[in-house]
Amino acid sequence: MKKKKLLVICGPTATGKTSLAVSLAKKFDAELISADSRQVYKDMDIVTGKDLSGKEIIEKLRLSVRHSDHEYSLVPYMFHDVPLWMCDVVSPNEDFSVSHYQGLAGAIISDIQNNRKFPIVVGGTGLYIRSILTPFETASVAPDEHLRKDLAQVSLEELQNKLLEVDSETFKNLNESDRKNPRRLIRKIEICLSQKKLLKNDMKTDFDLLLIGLTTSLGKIYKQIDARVDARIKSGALDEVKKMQTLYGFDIPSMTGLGYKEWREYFVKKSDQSVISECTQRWKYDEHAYARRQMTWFRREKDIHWFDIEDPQYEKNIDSLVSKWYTEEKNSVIASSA
RNA sequence: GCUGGGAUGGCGGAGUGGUCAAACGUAUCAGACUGUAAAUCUGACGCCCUAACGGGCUACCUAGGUUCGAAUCCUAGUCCCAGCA
Repeated sequence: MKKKKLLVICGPTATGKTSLAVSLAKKFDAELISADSRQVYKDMDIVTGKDLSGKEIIEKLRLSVRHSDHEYSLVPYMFHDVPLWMCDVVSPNEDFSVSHYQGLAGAIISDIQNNRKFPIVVGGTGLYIRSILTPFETASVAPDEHLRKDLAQVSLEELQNKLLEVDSETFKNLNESDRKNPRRLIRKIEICLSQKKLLKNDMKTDFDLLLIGLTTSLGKIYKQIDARVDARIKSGALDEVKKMQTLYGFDIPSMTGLGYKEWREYFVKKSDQSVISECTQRWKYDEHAYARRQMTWFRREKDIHWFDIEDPQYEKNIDSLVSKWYTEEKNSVIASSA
Protein backbone atom coordinates (compact mmCIF):
# COMPACT_ATOMS: atom_id res chain seq x y z
CA MET A 1 0.00 0.00 0.00
CA LYS A 2 1.25 3.39 -0.95
CA LYS A 3 1.65 5.92 1.82
CA LYS A 4 -0.27 9.11 1.48
CA LYS A 5 1.71 12.26 1.08
CA LEU A 6 1.49 15.13 3.51
CA LEU A 7 3.63 18.22 3.46
CA VAL A 8 3.88 20.41 6.54
CA ILE A 9 5.24 23.92 6.64
CA CYS A 10 5.84 25.26 10.11
CA GLY A 11 7.99 27.70 12.06
CA PRO A 12 7.63 30.88 14.05
CA THR A 13 5.44 33.76 13.09
CA ALA A 14 6.49 36.30 10.46
CA THR A 15 8.78 34.06 8.46
CA GLY A 16 6.70 33.82 5.30
CA LYS A 17 5.18 30.37 5.71
CA THR A 18 2.00 31.22 3.88
CA SER A 19 3.55 32.58 0.73
CA LEU A 20 5.90 29.64 0.52
CA ALA A 21 2.95 27.31 0.94
CA VAL A 22 1.04 29.06 -1.81
CA SER A 23 3.84 28.78 -4.30
CA LEU A 24 4.40 25.12 -3.50
CA ALA A 25 0.70 24.41 -3.71
CA LYS A 26 0.53 25.99 -7.14
CA LYS A 27 3.49 24.09 -8.39
CA PHE A 28 2.32 20.73 -7.13
CA ASP A 29 -1.39 21.31 -7.43
CA ALA A 30 -1.97 20.85 -3.71
CA GLU A 31 -4.48 22.27 -1.24
CA LEU A 32 -3.61 24.26 1.85
CA ILE A 33 -4.81 23.57 5.36
CA SER A 34 -4.12 26.32 7.82
CA ALA A 35 -2.78 25.22 11.20
CA ASP A 36 -3.50 28.42 12.99
CA SER A 37 -5.51 28.56 16.17
CA ARG A 38 -6.74 32.10 15.50
CA GLN A 39 -7.57 32.11 11.86
CA VAL A 40 -10.30 29.58 12.51
CA TYR A 41 -12.42 32.43 13.87
CA LYS A 42 -14.65 34.35 11.53
CA ASP A 43 -14.35 38.13 11.39
CA MET A 44 -11.01 38.17 13.12
CA ASP A 45 -9.15 39.13 10.01
CA ILE A 46 -6.83 42.08 10.22
CA VAL A 47 -5.36 41.39 13.63
CA THR A 48 -4.73 37.73 12.87
CA GLY A 49 -3.29 38.60 9.47
CA LYS A 50 -5.71 36.49 7.49
CA ASP A 51 -5.38 38.56 4.37
CA LEU A 52 -8.32 37.06 2.53
CA SER A 53 -9.32 39.92 0.30
CA GLY A 54 -12.10 38.76 -1.96
CA LYS A 55 -12.93 35.64 -0.02
CA GLU A 56 -14.20 33.54 -2.84
CA ILE A 57 -15.50 30.18 -1.70
CA ILE A 58 -15.00 26.92 -3.59
CA GLU A 59 -18.45 25.52 -3.16
CA LYS A 60 -17.92 22.23 -4.94
CA LEU A 61 -15.35 21.17 -2.35
CA ARG A 62 -17.70 21.65 0.58
CA LEU A 63 -17.33 18.98 3.19
CA SER A 64 -19.52 18.16 6.13
CA VAL A 65 -17.84 16.84 9.24
CA ARG A 66 -19.30 15.82 12.54
CA HIS A 67 -17.42 16.57 15.71
CA SER A 68 -18.62 16.31 19.30
CA ASP A 69 -22.31 16.60 18.50
CA HIS A 70 -21.89 19.39 16.00
CA GLU A 71 -22.10 19.32 12.28
CA TYR A 72 -19.46 21.50 10.68
CA SER A 73 -19.85 22.52 7.10
CA LEU A 74 -16.35 23.19 5.86
CA VAL A 75 -15.45 24.96 2.69
CA PRO A 76 -12.15 26.30 1.40
CA TYR A 77 -11.38 29.77 0.15
CA MET A 78 -9.73 30.36 -3.16
CA PHE A 79 -6.54 31.99 -1.93
CA HIS A 80 -4.10 33.15 -4.60
CA ASP A 81 -5.55 30.48 -6.87
CA VAL A 82 -5.13 27.76 -4.29
CA PRO A 83 -7.77 26.20 -2.03
CA LEU A 84 -7.24 27.17 1.60
CA TRP A 85 -9.00 25.31 4.39
CA MET A 86 -9.56 25.87 8.09
CA CYS A 87 -10.03 29.61 8.06
CA ASP A 88 -13.31 31.06 9.32
CA VAL A 89 -14.73 27.81 10.60
CA VAL A 90 -16.43 29.09 13.74
CA SER A 91 -17.68 32.35 15.21
CA PRO A 92 -15.49 33.98 17.83
CA ASN A 93 -17.86 32.98 20.58
CA GLU A 94 -18.08 29.35 19.53
CA ASP A 95 -16.10 26.55 21.08
CA PHE A 96 -12.91 25.60 19.36
CA SER A 97 -9.87 23.66 20.48
CA VAL A 98 -7.23 21.21 19.33
CA SER A 99 -9.81 18.52 19.55
CA HIS A 100 -11.90 20.24 16.91
CA TYR A 101 -8.86 20.84 14.82
CA GLN A 102 -7.81 17.24 15.04
CA GLY A 103 -11.24 16.10 13.91
CA LEU A 104 -11.95 18.66 11.22
CA ALA A 105 -8.53 19.09 9.68
CA GLY A 106 -8.03 15.34 9.86
CA ALA A 107 -11.19 14.80 7.83
CA ILE A 108 -10.18 17.41 5.28
CA ILE A 109 -6.78 15.84 4.87
CA SER A 110 -8.14 12.38 4.18
CA ASP A 111 -10.68 13.82 1.80
CA ILE A 112 -7.95 15.52 -0.19
CA GLN A 113 -5.70 12.50 -0.11
CA ASN A 114 -8.43 10.13 -1.19
CA ASN A 115 -10.09 12.22 -3.83
CA ARG A 116 -7.65 14.78 -5.12
CA LYS A 117 -3.95 15.66 -4.96
CA PHE A 118 -2.17 16.17 -1.70
CA PRO A 119 -2.51 18.46 1.29
CA ILE A 120 -0.08 20.99 2.64
CA VAL A 121 -0.55 21.89 6.30
CA VAL A 122 0.80 25.34 6.99
CA GLY A 123 0.87 27.24 10.24
CA GLY A 124 2.52 28.09 13.49
CA THR A 125 0.32 26.36 16.02
CA GLY A 126 2.57 23.49 16.99
CA LEU A 127 0.00 21.56 18.96
CA TYR A 128 -2.46 21.61 16.08
CA ILE A 129 0.14 20.23 13.70
CA ARG A 130 0.98 17.62 16.27
CA SER A 131 -2.62 16.56 16.52
CA ILE A 132 -2.63 15.79 12.82
CA LEU A 133 0.58 13.81 12.88
CA THR A 134 -0.20 11.86 16.04
CA PRO A 135 -3.82 12.32 16.99
CA PHE A 136 -4.31 11.93 20.71
CA GLU A 137 -6.98 10.12 22.59
CA THR A 138 -7.54 12.47 25.48
CA ALA A 139 -8.77 14.96 22.92
CA SER A 140 -12.06 13.14 23.12
CA VAL A 141 -12.55 14.02 26.79
CA ALA A 142 -14.78 17.05 26.57
CA PRO A 143 -14.48 19.91 29.05
CA ASP A 144 -16.65 19.74 32.12
CA GLU A 145 -17.82 23.30 32.50
CA HIS A 146 -19.14 22.79 36.01
CA LEU A 147 -15.91 21.33 37.21
CA ARG A 148 -13.90 24.06 35.55
CA LYS A 149 -16.01 26.74 37.09
CA ASP A 150 -15.62 25.25 40.53
CA LEU A 151 -11.93 24.70 40.24
CA ALA A 152 -11.33 28.18 38.89
CA GLN A 153 -11.74 29.53 42.41
CA VAL A 154 -9.38 27.07 43.99
CA SER A 155 -5.81 27.77 45.04
CA LEU A 156 -2.83 26.12 43.40
CA GLU A 157 -2.11 24.01 46.44
CA GLU A 158 -5.65 22.74 46.60
CA LEU A 159 -5.56 21.85 42.93
CA GLN A 160 -2.40 19.87 43.47
CA ASN A 161 -3.96 18.02 46.38
CA LYS A 162 -7.07 17.37 44.42
CA LEU A 163 -5.18 15.78 41.57
CA LEU A 164 -3.05 13.83 44.01
CA GLU A 165 -6.23 12.49 45.51
CA VAL A 166 -7.89 11.66 42.21
CA ASP A 167 -4.86 10.12 40.57
CA SER A 168 -1.53 10.33 42.31
CA GLU A 169 0.26 8.63 39.42
CA THR A 170 -0.67 11.42 37.05
CA PHE A 171 0.47 14.02 39.51
CA LYS A 172 3.79 12.35 40.08
CA ASN A 173 4.44 12.23 36.37
CA LEU A 174 3.96 15.95 36.03
CA ASN A 175 7.04 18.13 35.74
CA GLU A 176 7.75 21.11 38.01
CA SER A 177 6.30 23.58 35.61
CA ASP A 178 3.03 21.75 35.05
CA ARG A 179 2.55 21.22 38.76
CA LYS A 180 2.37 24.95 39.12
CA ASN A 181 0.09 25.42 36.15
CA PRO A 182 -3.54 25.66 37.28
CA ARG A 183 -4.94 25.15 33.82
CA ARG A 184 -3.02 21.94 33.34
CA LEU A 185 -3.94 20.65 36.77
CA ILE A 186 -7.59 21.28 36.12
CA ARG A 187 -7.50 19.50 32.80
CA LYS A 188 -5.73 16.52 34.36
CA ILE A 189 -8.35 16.33 37.06
CA GLU A 190 -11.02 16.59 34.42
CA ILE A 191 -9.57 13.69 32.45
CA CYS A 192 -9.15 11.53 35.52
CA LEU A 193 -12.69 12.13 36.63
CA SER A 194 -14.20 11.42 33.27
CA GLN A 195 -15.46 7.88 32.99
CA LYS A 196 -14.23 7.55 29.48
CA LYS A 197 -11.99 4.61 28.78
CA LEU A 198 -8.87 5.83 27.10
CA LEU A 199 -6.39 3.99 24.99
CA LYS A 200 -2.93 4.04 26.38
CA ASN A 201 -1.14 5.14 23.27
CA ASP A 202 -1.69 7.89 20.81
CA MET A 203 -3.10 6.82 17.51
CA LYS A 204 -0.58 6.54 14.77
CA THR A 205 -0.90 7.95 11.35
CA ASP A 206 1.17 6.70 8.55
CA PHE A 207 1.84 9.48 6.10
CA ASP A 208 4.62 9.91 3.66
CA LEU A 209 5.59 13.03 5.49
CA LEU A 210 7.80 15.97 4.73
CA LEU A 211 8.28 18.66 7.37
CA ILE A 212 9.70 22.01 6.43
CA GLY A 213 10.52 24.66 9.00
CA LEU A 214 11.15 28.29 8.22
CA THR A 215 13.19 30.35 10.61
CA THR A 216 15.87 32.96 11.07
CA SER A 217 17.51 34.78 13.97
CA LEU A 218 15.21 36.08 16.65
CA GLY A 219 16.43 39.62 16.10
CA LYS A 220 15.25 39.52 12.52
CA ILE A 221 11.97 37.95 13.43
CA TYR A 222 11.37 40.74 15.95
CA LYS A 223 11.94 43.34 13.28
CA GLN A 224 9.52 41.62 10.96
CA ILE A 225 6.96 41.39 13.70
CA ASP A 226 7.21 45.06 14.60
CA ALA A 227 6.74 46.11 11.01
CA ARG A 228 3.80 43.80 10.65
CA VAL A 229 2.08 45.07 13.75
CA ASP A 230 2.45 48.65 12.55
CA ALA A 231 1.03 47.65 9.20
CA ARG A 232 -1.95 45.95 10.77
CA ILE A 233 -2.71 48.99 12.84
CA LYS A 234 -2.60 51.09 9.69
CA SER A 235 -5.03 48.79 7.98
CA GLY A 236 -7.59 49.17 10.71
CA ALA A 237 -6.75 46.62 13.37
CA LEU A 238 -8.14 48.91 16.06
CA ASP A 239 -11.54 49.13 14.42
CA GLU A 240 -11.63 45.38 14.30
CA VAL A 241 -10.72 45.08 17.97
CA LYS A 242 -13.40 47.58 18.85
CA LYS A 243 -15.97 45.70 16.83
CA MET A 244 -15.08 42.38 18.43
CA GLN A 245 -15.04 43.96 21.85
CA THR A 246 -18.51 45.39 21.39
CA LEU A 247 -19.82 42.09 20.11
CA TYR A 248 -18.15 39.70 22.52
CA GLY A 249 -16.17 41.52 25.20
CA PHE A 250 -12.67 40.54 26.17
CA ASP A 251 -13.48 37.47 28.19
CA ILE A 252 -13.78 34.70 25.63
CA PRO A 253 -10.93 32.46 24.44
CA SER A 254 -10.79 33.91 20.94
CA MET A 255 -10.18 37.34 22.43
CA THR A 256 -7.06 36.14 24.22
CA GLY A 257 -5.26 36.26 20.91
CA LEU A 258 -2.37 38.60 20.34
CA GLY A 259 -3.48 41.92 19.05
CA TYR A 260 -6.80 41.80 20.90
CA LYS A 261 -6.00 41.27 24.54
CA GLU A 262 -3.52 44.13 24.62
CA TRP A 263 -6.26 46.68 23.92
CA ARG A 264 -8.36 45.93 26.92
CA GLU A 265 -7.03 48.91 28.79
CA TYR A 266 -7.55 51.24 25.88
CA PHE A 267 -11.15 50.29 25.22
CA VAL A 268 -12.24 49.57 28.74
CA LYS A 269 -10.43 52.19 30.76
CA LYS A 270 -9.02 55.24 29.10
CA SER A 271 -8.84 55.84 25.43
CA ASP A 272 -6.20 58.49 25.12
CA GLN A 273 -3.37 58.66 22.68
CA SER A 274 -0.63 57.72 25.09
CA VAL A 275 -2.31 54.40 25.77
CA ILE A 276 -2.28 53.58 22.08
CA SER A 277 1.48 53.53 21.88
CA GLU A 278 1.72 51.55 25.09
CA CYS A 279 -0.68 48.93 23.80
CA THR A 280 1.07 48.78 20.46
CA GLN A 281 4.39 48.15 22.15
CA ARG A 282 2.77 45.57 24.37
CA TRP A 283 1.39 43.82 21.29
CA LYS A 284 4.83 43.72 19.70
CA TYR A 285 6.48 42.35 22.82
CA ASP A 286 3.81 39.70 23.17
CA GLU A 287 4.44 38.65 19.58
CA HIS A 288 8.16 38.41 20.31
CA ALA A 289 7.51 36.11 23.23
CA TYR A 290 5.14 34.09 21.10
CA ALA A 291 7.77 33.59 18.42
CA ARG A 292 10.14 32.37 21.10
CA ARG A 293 7.60 29.91 22.44
CA GLN A 294 7.00 28.62 18.94
CA MET A 295 10.72 28.07 18.51
CA THR A 296 11.00 26.09 21.71
CA TRP A 297 8.11 23.91 20.58
CA PHE A 298 9.39 23.30 17.07
CA ARG A 299 12.98 22.77 18.14
CA ARG A 300 11.83 19.70 19.96
CA GLU A 301 10.01 18.26 16.98
CA LYS A 302 12.19 15.84 15.15
CA ASP A 303 12.44 15.45 11.39
CA ILE A 304 11.88 19.09 10.51
CA HIS A 305 14.02 20.28 7.64
CA TRP A 306 14.96 23.79 8.64
CA PHE A 307 15.61 26.67 6.28
CA ASP A 308 16.89 30.12 7.16
CA ILE A 309 14.94 32.70 5.22
CA GLU A 310 17.98 34.93 5.19
CA ASP A 311 19.71 32.44 2.96
CA PRO A 312 19.18 33.69 -0.60
CA GLN A 313 19.00 30.09 -1.79
CA TYR A 314 16.37 28.88 0.60
CA GLU A 315 13.43 28.84 -1.78
CA LYS A 316 15.41 27.01 -4.39
CA ASN A 317 16.59 24.50 -1.82
CA ILE A 318 13.10 23.88 -0.56
CA ASP A 319 11.87 23.48 -4.07
CA SER A 320 14.32 20.76 -4.89
CA LEU A 321 13.70 18.99 -1.62
CA VAL A 322 9.96 18.96 -2.20
CA SER A 323 10.32 17.89 -5.83
CA LYS A 324 12.45 14.99 -4.84
CA TRP A 325 10.04 13.95 -2.11
CA TYR A 326 7.03 14.41 -4.34
CA THR A 327 8.25 12.15 -7.11
CA GLU A 328 9.58 9.52 -4.77
CA GLU A 329 7.29 6.56 -4.17
CA LYS A 330 7.25 5.35 -0.62
CA ASN A 331 5.57 2.18 0.45
CA SER A 332 4.17 1.69 3.82
CA VAL A 333 5.85 -0.98 5.85
CA ILE A 334 3.33 -1.27 8.59
CA ALA A 335 -0.10 0.14 8.11
CA SER A 336 -1.05 0.91 11.64
CA SER A 337 -3.89 2.66 13.28
CA ALA A 338 -4.95 3.02 16.87
C1' G B 1 20.85 83.20 40.12
C1' C B 2 17.90 81.46 44.43
C1' U B 3 14.77 77.59 46.65
C1' G B 4 12.90 72.62 46.78
C1' G B 5 13.00 67.50 44.72
C1' G B 6 15.89 63.80 42.42
C1' A B 7 20.10 60.59 40.39
C1' U B 8 19.51 52.65 41.97
C1' G B 9 20.97 46.74 37.83
C1' G B 10 18.80 46.98 29.75
C1' C B 11 14.30 49.96 31.13
C1' G B 12 10.51 51.37 34.91
C1' G B 13 10.66 51.39 40.08
C1' A B 14 11.15 49.82 45.72
C1' G B 15 14.70 50.25 49.40
C1' U B 16 16.75 55.29 53.84
C1' G B 17 22.95 52.27 58.53
C1' G B 18 23.90 45.73 58.93
C1' U B 19 19.57 40.02 57.34
C1' C B 20 21.15 44.03 49.93
C1' A B 21 23.91 41.66 44.34
C1' A B 22 19.44 44.97 46.04
C1' A B 23 11.74 43.78 46.37
C1' C B 24 8.35 44.18 42.33
C1' G B 25 7.27 44.90 37.15
C1' U B 26 9.13 44.71 32.31
C1' A B 27 12.50 43.44 28.36
C1' U B 28 15.78 39.55 27.14
C1' C B 29 17.45 34.29 27.17
C1' A B 30 16.14 29.29 28.01
C1' G B 31 12.51 25.48 29.11
C1' A B 32 7.67 22.92 29.65
C1' C B 33 3.35 21.58 27.02
C1' U B 34 -1.69 16.31 24.31
C1' G B 35 -9.87 19.94 24.35
C1' U B 36 -8.47 27.50 26.23
C1' A B 37 -1.94 26.50 22.72
C1' A B 38 -1.54 33.75 19.62
C1' A B 39 -3.46 30.01 25.65
C1' U B 40 -1.18 28.48 30.23
C1' C B 41 3.07 27.61 33.17
C1' U B 42 8.53 27.21 34.89
C1' G B 43 13.68 28.76 35.34
C1' A B 44 17.82 32.25 34.54
C1' C B 45 18.96 37.22 34.39
C1' G B 46 26.23 42.28 37.55
C1' C B 47 30.98 39.42 36.62
C1' C B 48 33.97 34.94 37.76
C1' C B 49 34.78 29.88 39.85
C1' U B 50 31.59 25.13 41.13
C1' A B 51 28.06 19.29 38.92
C1' A B 52 25.83 21.25 43.32
C1' C B 53 26.05 23.26 48.44
C1' G B 54 28.84 27.35 48.18
C1' G B 55 32.70 30.91 47.36
C1' G B 56 35.30 35.27 45.24
C1' C B 57 35.16 40.11 42.87
C1' U B 58 32.85 44.70 41.30
C1' A B 59 28.34 47.59 42.17
C1' C B 60 23.16 51.93 43.86
C1' C B 61 25.96 59.66 39.57
C1' U B 62 31.53 61.26 40.88
C1' A B 63 35.26 62.29 44.67
C1' G B 64 36.21 62.48 49.63
C1' G B 65 34.53 61.64 54.80
C1' U B 66 31.84 59.52 59.35
C1' U B 67 31.20 54.36 61.11
C1' C B 68 33.19 47.88 63.22
C1' G B 69 29.77 48.32 58.90
C1' A B 70 26.82 52.92 53.96
C1' A B 71 22.61 52.30 48.19
C1' U B 72 21.16 54.34 52.90
C1' C B 73 24.49 59.61 57.14
C1' C B 74 27.99 64.15 56.15
C1' U B 75 30.89 67.47 52.59
C1' A B 76 32.03 69.03 47.74
C1' G B 77 31.16 68.45 42.59
C1' U B 78 28.32 67.00 38.03
C1' C B 79 23.72 66.33 35.70
C1' C B 80 18.16 66.31 35.67
C1' C B 81 13.26 68.15 37.18
C1' A B 82 9.87 71.66 39.56
C1' G B 83 8.92 76.56 41.81
C1' C B 84 10.83 81.50 42.33
C1' A B 85 13.76 85.52 39.84
